[in-house]
Amino acid sequence: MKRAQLAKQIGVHTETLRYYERRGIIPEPERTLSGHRVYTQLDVTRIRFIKRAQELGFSLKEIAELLALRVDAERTCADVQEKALLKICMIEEKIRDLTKIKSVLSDLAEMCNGHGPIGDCPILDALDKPF
Amino acid sequence: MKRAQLAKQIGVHTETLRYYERRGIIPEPERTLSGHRVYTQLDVTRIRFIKRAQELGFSLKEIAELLALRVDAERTCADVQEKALLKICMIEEKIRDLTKIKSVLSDLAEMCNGHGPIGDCPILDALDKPF
DNA sequence: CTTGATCCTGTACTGTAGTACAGGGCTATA
DNA sequence: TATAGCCCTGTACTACAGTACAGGATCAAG
Repeated sequence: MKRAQLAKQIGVHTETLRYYERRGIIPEPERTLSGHRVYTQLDVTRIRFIKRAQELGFSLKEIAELLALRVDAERTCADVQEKALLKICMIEEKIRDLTKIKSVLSDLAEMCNGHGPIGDCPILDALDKPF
Repeated sequence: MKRAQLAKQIGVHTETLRYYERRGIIPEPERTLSGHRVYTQLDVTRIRFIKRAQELGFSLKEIAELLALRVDAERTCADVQEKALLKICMIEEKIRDLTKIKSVLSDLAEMCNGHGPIGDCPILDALDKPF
């Protein structure tokens, strides 16, 4: 399988594959005699892993770490679990932040009667002052 | 007041002020005869506005739009309110996404007994497959 | 009046995750 | 066998929000 096929199958840009290779998060594939990359089903699995992990909020750097764990026989499931739990904490924090932001914004939007000149806008006024 | 004072007062890097000026989100300040920028209390207010809006999840581009509304006497409070309500929707969506991600991650973390070799890790296994 | 701090300009770099493109080489199909 | 459509490489560009730095000018304190 070559670049375009792999990319199409997973729904990724062809250049992205080269980018992942450069970043070292997919291994360098075999080549044909003429130098064309040849991908296998293992690569499909790998890139699917990456995309799934991205959807779960892991950065490419973190994904590289997860993948590195896999190779190291010394590592145990606990290492992975730890990273997952940490990520859950980060997500929870983000949710808390967003919830607070939302409530502040909602309060501001409510203060506004929705008409009247821009000069009297309570939202803009509130943004001028620190919390 | 000049760059360093302003920056210090608000807690912003000096270069950030120049960056905002380049982006056109703060007006070009007056200059001394020798060309040094001179800031006023109005700039303090403006940058505080920017920082507050950033905390509420607005990008610099969106902030520029908010600031542009202000100048346009045709605009009403409703324009601002609309942007605020839109941003609230976006935040709500983000929270929903994160909540879903969190629940998936939590499920995965729970499936893992926390010991055992990395080869049997149910988290890593799950990431290989699409949802 | 000197010296260190701050200012000026333009440009380049950071990190994140790609995407685009030029100038060539290979390959599959008509 | 021609040619369209892939593939190769290296490099540059996108967006976002800054940050850093070189090389020179100016300002303030001692």
